[in-house]
Amino acid sequence: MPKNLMQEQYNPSEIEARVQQHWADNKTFEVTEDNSKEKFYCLSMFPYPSGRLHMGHVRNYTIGDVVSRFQRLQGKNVLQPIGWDAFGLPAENAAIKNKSAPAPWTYANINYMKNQLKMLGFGYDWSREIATCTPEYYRWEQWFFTKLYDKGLVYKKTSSVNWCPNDQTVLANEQVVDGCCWRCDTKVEQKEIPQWFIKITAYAEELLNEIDNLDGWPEQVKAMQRNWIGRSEGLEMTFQVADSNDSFDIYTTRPDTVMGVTYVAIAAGHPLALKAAANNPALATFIEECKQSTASEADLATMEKKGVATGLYAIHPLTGDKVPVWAANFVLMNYGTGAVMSVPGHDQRDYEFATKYGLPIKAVIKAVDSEPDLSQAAFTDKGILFNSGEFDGLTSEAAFNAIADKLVSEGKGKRQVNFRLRDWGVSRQRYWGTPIPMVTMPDGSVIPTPADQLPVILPEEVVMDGVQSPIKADKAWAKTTVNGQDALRETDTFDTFMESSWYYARYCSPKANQMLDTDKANYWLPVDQYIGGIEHACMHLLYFRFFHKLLRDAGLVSSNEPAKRLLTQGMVLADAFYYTDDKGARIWVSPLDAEVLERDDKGRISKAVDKEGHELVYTGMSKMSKSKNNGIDPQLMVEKYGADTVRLFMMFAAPPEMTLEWQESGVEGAHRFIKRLWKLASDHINAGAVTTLDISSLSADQKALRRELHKTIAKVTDDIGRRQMFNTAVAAVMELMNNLQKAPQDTAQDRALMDEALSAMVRLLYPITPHLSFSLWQALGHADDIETAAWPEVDNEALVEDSKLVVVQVNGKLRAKITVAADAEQSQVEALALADEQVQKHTEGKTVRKVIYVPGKLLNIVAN
RNA sequence: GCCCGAGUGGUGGAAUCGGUAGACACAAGGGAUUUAAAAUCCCUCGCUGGUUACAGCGUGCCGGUUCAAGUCCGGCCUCGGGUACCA
Repeated sequence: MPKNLMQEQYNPSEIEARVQQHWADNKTFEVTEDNSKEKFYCLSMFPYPSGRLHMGHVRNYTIGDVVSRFQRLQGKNVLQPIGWDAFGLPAENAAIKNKSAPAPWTYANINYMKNQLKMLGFGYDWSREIATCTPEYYRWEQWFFTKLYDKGLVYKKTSSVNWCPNDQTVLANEQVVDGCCWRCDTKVEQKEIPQWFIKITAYAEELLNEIDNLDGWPEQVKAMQRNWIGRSEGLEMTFQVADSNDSFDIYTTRPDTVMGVTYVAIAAGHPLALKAAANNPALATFIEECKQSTASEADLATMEKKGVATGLYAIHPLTGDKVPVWAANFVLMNYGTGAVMSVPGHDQRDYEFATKYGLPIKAVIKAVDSEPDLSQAAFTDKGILFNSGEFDGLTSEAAFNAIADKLVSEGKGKRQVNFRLRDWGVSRQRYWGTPIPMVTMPDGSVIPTPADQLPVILPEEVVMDGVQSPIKADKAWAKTTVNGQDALRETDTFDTFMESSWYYARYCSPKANQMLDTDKANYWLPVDQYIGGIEHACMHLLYFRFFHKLLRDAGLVSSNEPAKRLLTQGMVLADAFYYTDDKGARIWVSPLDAEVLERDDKGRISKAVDKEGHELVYTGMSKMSKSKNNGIDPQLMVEKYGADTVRLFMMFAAPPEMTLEWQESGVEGAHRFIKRLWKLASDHINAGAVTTLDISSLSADQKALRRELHKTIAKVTDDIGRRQMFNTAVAAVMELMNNLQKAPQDTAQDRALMDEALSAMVRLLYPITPHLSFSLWQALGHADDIETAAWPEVDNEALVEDSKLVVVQVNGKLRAKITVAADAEQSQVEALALADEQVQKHTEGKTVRKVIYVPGKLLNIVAN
């Protein structure tokens, strides 16, 4: 094969610019539907255009690019699109800070980050790029929402938000710090306002059941989704209020403990509590206090549990006894029925509450052999009923049915399946989002914006000079005409999870003058490989699955699930250093500016200084963040080492699902490897033409080297394709190269073997270091681009070994290693093992009781 | 609080289905080359004892199952992700 003489010096910036230009000129990664090939749709979660790429992006998109390029060399028609999740809170914060508008900030960021993505060499089909903040995108979201409304899957109800009374604005949970507004430190309140909801609970059962079919999803994510949906079977039962016509419902998954109910707890906002508060000042005060708590589940679960007696009593539905009704801060009006039964003997939270307020505790469940000790804690296990009248002696399971049957027959309860999952609140009282396409008519009715008036355009030329949404501030914006009548537009916008719930489908026909081109969508979907952060396990990935089912039920796609395989990548960490200034404040110094002066005898950093000579405190590795000033700019690294080195280090440093520690010395190691490979290839190529490999004439050493080569091909193929352990794929190639470097190049067959190895290695590395591989492939004399080459094939003949290494253990401890013929029988291996000096030493004076043999691998002699 | 993960040499990690713990790298130490440095190449490198051979110990902690446990089971500890308006 003719070779092209190569430069001996590896020059990444020159190579990468040239190869990237080649891809752009040839539109290498633009694809269309092609039924002659197997399709492969590889999708990485699209970025929020925050300003610059961070290492988390680089990791996510490198993984996606590795999978895409690997699949391409498998001969598949690979779609790898990219776009921008362009609506969101940070654009508003930037706009308020700069007294400008979110749109230009967003578009400038997109422009900048797009160039950064190109610089990293990702093989995207840029003709399909979408930005969710454009009317061409969000109009179809608006249209689809009105269709969901028509189907009865959308409704409006009041729901609480975090409200800053000083700024007169709604705050995101993130903007509430220790119960106060992050801008003005005012105590945040809960405020009830009307909001739009989508009925995800109508799909709860299907979303749960189909988790079982998601074979390509990590068990971790599936477990989290199952728990998030939280299906439970229980009993809903009605309590009458004593001396009144009022009643309320509760739900329990433990009907077997009903005989142990000693009080009930209702939400502070429950209608009965509000009614009772009229002549109970302590209760009224408590209800006011409860309005000042936050809405987050973590806060609710960890806050001090408090309550006040309402003065009301409820009738126990089985015993007819009167039990007190308490208002409690841990019962929420928005969840379930807003009331719970309390069994302090068998529920720990109820136990603590009862102990705190001196409420009675009654034991009704015991273990088989003993009554529970309730002096310290509740007995929460299931068991046998006692103190329970006619139900005494039943198991918890039997009592569940007996008690449920009795209450159902008396009309006091019904069996019910409940879900933890709540309907999806999609209203946001913010500007930079998709306007919700609903209008209020003069008669007060609320209807969808008619299709011919879509899209409802979000004005981009606004000034954010305060916290209020410009489309709320501008009273004229809402005014419109529907069906010849004056109408008012909804001024809330959608949750940005709406846009990210269907972008994967829009990529199939990004410019279609309809939501989706169904034929194209059905060609590409479902996504074959989806890649993104584990932090999206429950919310985004559940909305994503939900939307796919909505699209299916609207006849727009034919599959049931949006993605076959999911990979969740870990975070990127870096060293963090600080010094303390004169005022005692910690000044965080970028790891790039920290010079390590000393390491202790174990090699750990013990002394470091910054450029001004401040002595630094080293705090170890933590997540790259602004607050610790330890973010590493990918662009700087690409400029310094080249994209291939950055990509190689990213893939080598850790398996994709684990956190990755950014270490510049490791990046240098990756760079060194590439330079060594470059030199090996250029020495080989510059030595001139190569003869054909003649397998039958190879020496034993040459055969051994060729076996290493083909074992490496098999391993890398499996590591990238099946296991997605890119780090061990890289390690295998490094190992092969160490062997190749030592191989003699004296004969024509030595050189022919080197040629086979280099040609394979360049393709094995192509997914990870595409620019390098592109160049070396050309230099090795191939006329066509590497993108049209086939993945190297394993020669099974080359893998055959005539002898094997068997480890010999005595009582499970390694004592010897013996080499045996590949087809040796157990008896032969045993005889060889027992003849070994070390084995004899450890079996001396003992009787062999048992021998375990794992063929060709291990022999364990059990002796005593 | 609850749900889901992770924890292995000085460091990142490997060990794929219960079968050789530490592959591959980084750092460190020693050497070669060099006027010198960088770069490159070679050697050592879990801990303890021992000149070596080798022996004992060793995968966050405690206990268990097994011929055999980093891997399985029970109980903890620490760190991380999520917790419904950050994306």
